[in-house]
Amino acid sequence: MTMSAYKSDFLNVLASRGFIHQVSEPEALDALARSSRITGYIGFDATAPSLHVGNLLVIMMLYWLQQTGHRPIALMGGGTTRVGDPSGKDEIRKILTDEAIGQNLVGIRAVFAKFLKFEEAGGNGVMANNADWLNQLNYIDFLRDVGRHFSVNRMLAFDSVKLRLERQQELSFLEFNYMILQAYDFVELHRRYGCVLQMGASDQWGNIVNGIDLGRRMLNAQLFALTTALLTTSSGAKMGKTAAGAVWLNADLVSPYEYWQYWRNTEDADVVRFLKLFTVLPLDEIDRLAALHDAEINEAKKVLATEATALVHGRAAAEQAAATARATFEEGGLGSSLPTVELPRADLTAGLSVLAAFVKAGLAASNGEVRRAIANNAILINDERVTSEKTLIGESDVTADGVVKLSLGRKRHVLLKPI
RNA sequence: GGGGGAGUGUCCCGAGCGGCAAAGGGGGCGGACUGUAAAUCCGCUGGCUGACGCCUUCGUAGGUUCGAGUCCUACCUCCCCCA
Repeated sequence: MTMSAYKSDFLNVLASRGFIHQVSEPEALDALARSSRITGYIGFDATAPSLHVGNLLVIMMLYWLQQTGHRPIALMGGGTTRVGDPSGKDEIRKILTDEAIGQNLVGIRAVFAKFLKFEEAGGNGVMANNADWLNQLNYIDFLRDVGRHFSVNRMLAFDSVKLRLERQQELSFLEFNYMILQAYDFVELHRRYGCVLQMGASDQWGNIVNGIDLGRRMLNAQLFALTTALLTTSSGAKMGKTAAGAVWLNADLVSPYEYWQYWRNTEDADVVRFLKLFTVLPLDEIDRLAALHDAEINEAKKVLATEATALVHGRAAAEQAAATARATFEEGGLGSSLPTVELPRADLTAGLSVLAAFVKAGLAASNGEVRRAIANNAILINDERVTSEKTLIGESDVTADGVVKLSLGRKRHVLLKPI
């Protein structure tokens, strides 16, 4: 068990599991979290229809906030998404339509119920939306009440702005206002819920600190900031991107099986770190897994995959994904939750070309891609290597399980099911 | 308002004497080696085709030319300098 210098459960847990990058006034926050129930929030902009693995880190901080006896607020950026955060972006964000933002919010909200107990579930968690206050602001009033507290000189010095200017990239006035709106969110959440803590990824530090300043100036409130390091794998790649795109948290975008696979393929050097960050296993249990080396570390990876999947998709789906992986990789059989694509039986009786089959299964984008894969020895039907692109798949290829197993390489499998 | 520069394969960055499906990276995918790891090495990374070949692609729209990413014109977007 890693020790930390903190006395409050909340900061102690976050520190020992490796979440903390920066904290403003750590002693004061520690004392407050020890003596009282605090309220903290994280904002999520609705720029995509689902959150992804990259967002998971900060969601886990909200989780631990609640688990250690405090109150989490998940703030949906229904208002701020209409403006667009310039942090970490070289170019102007595409302006999303209000309809798109609304739809994205629906997809994003669903995830939080897995991690936080909201009021309807008997918990104290709060789901807020900054559109509720931002959309009604009166421009002149806002400038007089809030804008007067911001110094443009200082705003220009913030990284999110400075980097753009230095690189001579355009920064619109719209985006320039983002940090003011985010700062105002913090103040508004303090008014409404007594919120004293804003957390986020490290690139949010500047925006969060702005909120702290604004809170002191407008309400004479003492607010706090806590950030996590931006997450990369040990080899330096950004988290959450694969060939197919981002690793989304919503099951309709990335199935539990694929999600499990994502974690299963974690690099050795990341396993312990990820167990601490992305599972809720006790630290002494993680220490036990950390003792595994070489090939044995695969056991730790399976635990990581199953625990991480259980958090997002539920225990049952995680166990099923684990069972499917076992059947597919260790027993050479078929797993029930492998991705399955249905097709009319008539297509099969007529004889379906490998090219068409793999395109239909979504394993390749074009016939040419399948051809190249065949040339690379990467195409298998029912675990038999295909050497000719003229190969046809017919009724005789349907196994006793009623499916045809298509594989691209050793890892990517899809079942073709005639109906 | 005047002058100068830039926009390249829809993942990104980037080279490109008028013959270019377009150099080179990164990233990704596959193969070998392994442990569904990392590192390393090899291959692939516009569409259709068995193949010859055909089609689509270099900000947009026209033009010159046997032939244009490459030259000309207009337009759009961005950057810099001057006012």
